[in-house]
Amino acid sequence: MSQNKRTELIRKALDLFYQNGFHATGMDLVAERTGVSKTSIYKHFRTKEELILATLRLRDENFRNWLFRRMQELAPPPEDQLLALFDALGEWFSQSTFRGCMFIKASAEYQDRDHPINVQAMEHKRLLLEHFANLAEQADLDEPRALAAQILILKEGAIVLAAMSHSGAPAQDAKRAAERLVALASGS
Amino acid sequence: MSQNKRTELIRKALDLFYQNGFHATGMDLVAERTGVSKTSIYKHFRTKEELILATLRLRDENFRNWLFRRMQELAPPPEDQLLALFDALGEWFSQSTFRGCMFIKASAEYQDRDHPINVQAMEHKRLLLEHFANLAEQADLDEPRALAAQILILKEGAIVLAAMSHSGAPAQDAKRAAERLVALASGS
DNA sequence: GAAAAGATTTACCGATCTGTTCATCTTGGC
DNA sequence: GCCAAGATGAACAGATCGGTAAATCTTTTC
Repeated sequence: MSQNKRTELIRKALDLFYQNGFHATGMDLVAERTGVSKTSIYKHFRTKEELILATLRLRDENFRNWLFRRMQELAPPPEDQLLALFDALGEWFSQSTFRGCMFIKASAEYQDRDHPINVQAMEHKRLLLEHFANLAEQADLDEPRALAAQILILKEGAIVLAAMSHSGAPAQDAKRAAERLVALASGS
Repeated sequence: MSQNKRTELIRKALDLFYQNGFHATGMDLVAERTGVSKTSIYKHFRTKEELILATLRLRDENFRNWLFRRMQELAPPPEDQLLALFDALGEWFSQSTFRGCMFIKASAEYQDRDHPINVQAMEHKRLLLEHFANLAEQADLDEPRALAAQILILKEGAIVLAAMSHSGAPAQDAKRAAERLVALASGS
C-alpha cells in the first residue's frame, strides 16, 4: 500500500469515527467506505485501536495546523491571536461537518487514565495549552500560563456546548469572556 | 416491579453507563450487575435507549439537586454561589468515581440533533444556564444572561479537561476566570 | 515474460450485540 | 390453599462485533 493510499485510508476512517463515534463504527463499515478490504486494513493496523490512534495523530496535525494558521491570519499580533482563536472556532462551528472535538469524544469513549487513546487526546490538549501560553508570553501578559489555562477551558467549553446545541453562539460568548481576561492581564 | 426496585435498577444502570460508556455497556452486563433479569428489564423498558433516557433523567435530577444545594451551602449569597460552583466542581473532580459529565458523553455518543438522548442532554445544560442566569440576576450583575453563558462555558470546559487529565486543577483555573468576570459584572 | 510481493474476495471464527420466546418459579391477595 | 401476576433462567434469533485463513487476482520487479 502506497503512502498516499494509507493516508487516504486514515483520512476516510477519521471521517467515519468523527461523524459516527468510535464504538459505533465497525471495521466492516470502514472497509466498505474506504474501499480497502478488511484484510488489507489489518495488514497495516494490527487492531482497530491502532487505526484509531493513527486517525487521532492525523487529526492532531491537521487541526493544530489549521487552527494556528487561521488564528495568525485573522490577527497577527500574539495578544489578538488569543481572541482570534474564538473567531476561528466560530468558523469551525458553522461548518456542516462540525461534530465537536474528536479528542473529547475519543477520551469520553476510552477514558481510562492510561489508555493510549486517552493519553493521545490529552497530549493534543497539552500542545494547545503550550501554544496559548507561548502567545500569552509573547504578548507580555500577566501570568501567561494561568491565562492560557483559562483560554483553553473557554475553548473546550465552547466546543462542547456548540456541538450539543448545534449553535455557533458559544464561540461569541467565550470570546467576550476571553476579551475581558486578556484585557485584565494586559492592563494591570 | 416495585417503584424502589425500578429506581434501584436505573441507579445501577446509570453507574454502568457512566463508568463504561453507553455503546460499550451491553444489556447482558446491565442484567448481571443489577441482579434484574434481561427479560424483566425489557418488560419495563422497551429498548436500551429508553433505559438510557431513564438514567439521564435520574442523573439530571440528582446532579442538579446536589450541585445547587452544594453551591448554596458553600456560599449563600447569589453572587458568591456563582463562584462556589467551581469549589463544588473541585469536590466532584476529586471523587474516585468522577468520570466527566454524563451528558457530554451521552451527547458525544448520540450526537444527532434530534436524537432524544442529545435533546435530553441539551435540556440539562439549559436548566443549568437558567439557574446561573437567575443567580446573576438576583445578584444584580450586569448582563446576567451573558455572564451565565460564560460561567456555563467555564464549567463545561473545566469538566472536560478534569476528566481527560484526571486532575482537579481545571476547577481552580476556571474559578479564577469566573472571579474576574463576576467582578467586572459587579463593579462597573 | 516469469517470479515475487502485495492486495483482494470470500468465507469463516467465536464472541457479543439488542431483543424475544417459553417454560418454570415465586409471590401476593383472597 | 389457590389462583393470577409477575419475575426468573436459559435458550434462542439474527445481526454485528473485531479479527483471521486461504485462495485468487494485480502489480511490481528483474
